[in-house]
Amino acid sequence: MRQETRKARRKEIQQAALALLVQHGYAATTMASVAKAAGASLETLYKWYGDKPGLFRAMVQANIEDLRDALVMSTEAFHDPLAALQEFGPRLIAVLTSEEVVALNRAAAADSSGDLGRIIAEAGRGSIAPQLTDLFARAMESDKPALITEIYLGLLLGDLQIRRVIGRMPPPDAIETRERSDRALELLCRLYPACPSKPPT
Amino acid sequence: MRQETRKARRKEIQQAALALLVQHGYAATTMASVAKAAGASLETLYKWYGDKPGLFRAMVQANIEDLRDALVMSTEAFHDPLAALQEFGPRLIAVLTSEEVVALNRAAAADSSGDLGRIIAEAGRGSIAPQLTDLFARAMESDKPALITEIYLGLLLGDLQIRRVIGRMPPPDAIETRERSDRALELLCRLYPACPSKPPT
DNA sequence: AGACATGTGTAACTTGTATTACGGTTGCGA
DNA sequence: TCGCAACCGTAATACAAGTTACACATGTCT
Repeated sequence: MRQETRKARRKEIQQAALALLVQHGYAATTMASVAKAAGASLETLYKWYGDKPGLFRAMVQANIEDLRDALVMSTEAFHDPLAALQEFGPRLIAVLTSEEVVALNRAAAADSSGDLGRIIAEAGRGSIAPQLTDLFARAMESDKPALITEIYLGLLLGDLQIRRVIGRMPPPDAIETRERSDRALELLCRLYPACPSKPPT
Repeated sequence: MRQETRKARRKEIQQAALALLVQHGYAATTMASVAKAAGASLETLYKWYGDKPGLFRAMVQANIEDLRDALVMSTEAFHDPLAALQEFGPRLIAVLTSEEVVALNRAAAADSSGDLGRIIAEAGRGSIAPQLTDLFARAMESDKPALITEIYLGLLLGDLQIRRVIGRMPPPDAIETRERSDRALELLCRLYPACPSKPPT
């Protein structure tokens, strides 16, 4: 099998694993069910991934990276911080409360090795927060931009994620998502009047 | 066995189950291990709780109620909202990031029936949020007190809970906890100047 | 004290699933 | 086209854990 085909095949398998994870959870997603769904053999699964945790490690890694890429702020957006946040906020809420991310978080919660949690945290907060901090650092001089990021995320997300993960909430719809984002932005502007409306330096 | 003894026995069993849950997680906590740790028999476990989910349902219920009771605001505190929040904030952070609550949340995340999540949400947010909303309603007239509660909780907790649950953070220490609480309160006061310092009506 | 309900400790029983093994097939390189 | 390595589909293996059954102990009630 060519390198290229193999890569595509890995992706297919991991997609199948994610779909099953979303639908049935980690414990109920068996290696056999992944093999069947992906039209792959158990032998291949074990040869490629070693064991079940290995498969899910690779799956989480790949999927979380895709999601992260979907959350990169365009460089031009950087020049209009307010607009950037207006567009970014709802997207971040949507992604972090999506069935996929919720399923990944649940898997991480059940993973005693902590590997999945580490992967999610690194590709998630670890890559999103710096972007925001950069943005705030440019938009309003100093004042500990990292702290502003922290506050903004708190206002934006609240306890949405944990509530989603323990299953006590459907994902917020588009309207609620936008309201939440707008509210967070407005409150942030009240707290930091220099706020993102400030023109870039 | 007398009613009283029986009640105590149930508590012992549930405590043992919680300890194992904290230490090993839901999947790795076997009925046999609970029986052994509690010095109870498997037969009793099944007679009293029906099955494994039943045991954990009862356990979560009981423990979450204990925790909720520990978070009740004294009525006199209601008359000095600022002081009440200064005292309540750190306590809330400590409880919600404690190993116990994190373990309970993880169990809920793994529970596909959603029962555990429902129990936690009801006894948790369902009983805490109204208290806060009451407080805010008295301390600063109207302005949608429920919204203020939402904002306060977001500022206070941020994404602490989800990070704890996916295992990427140790519980915050006393100092960090207090700083967080103070910061949340200060920001809230900036957003709502009528704030909790306002004397009771 | 004696009978009995309630528990304990342990040993089956059953089922589900991770993991391994194997025969048939297919696609790639010579 | 031929040989081979990789892969598929399925069956076999091994084991862990939920659940049930049983023999013995213990505390309760008459």
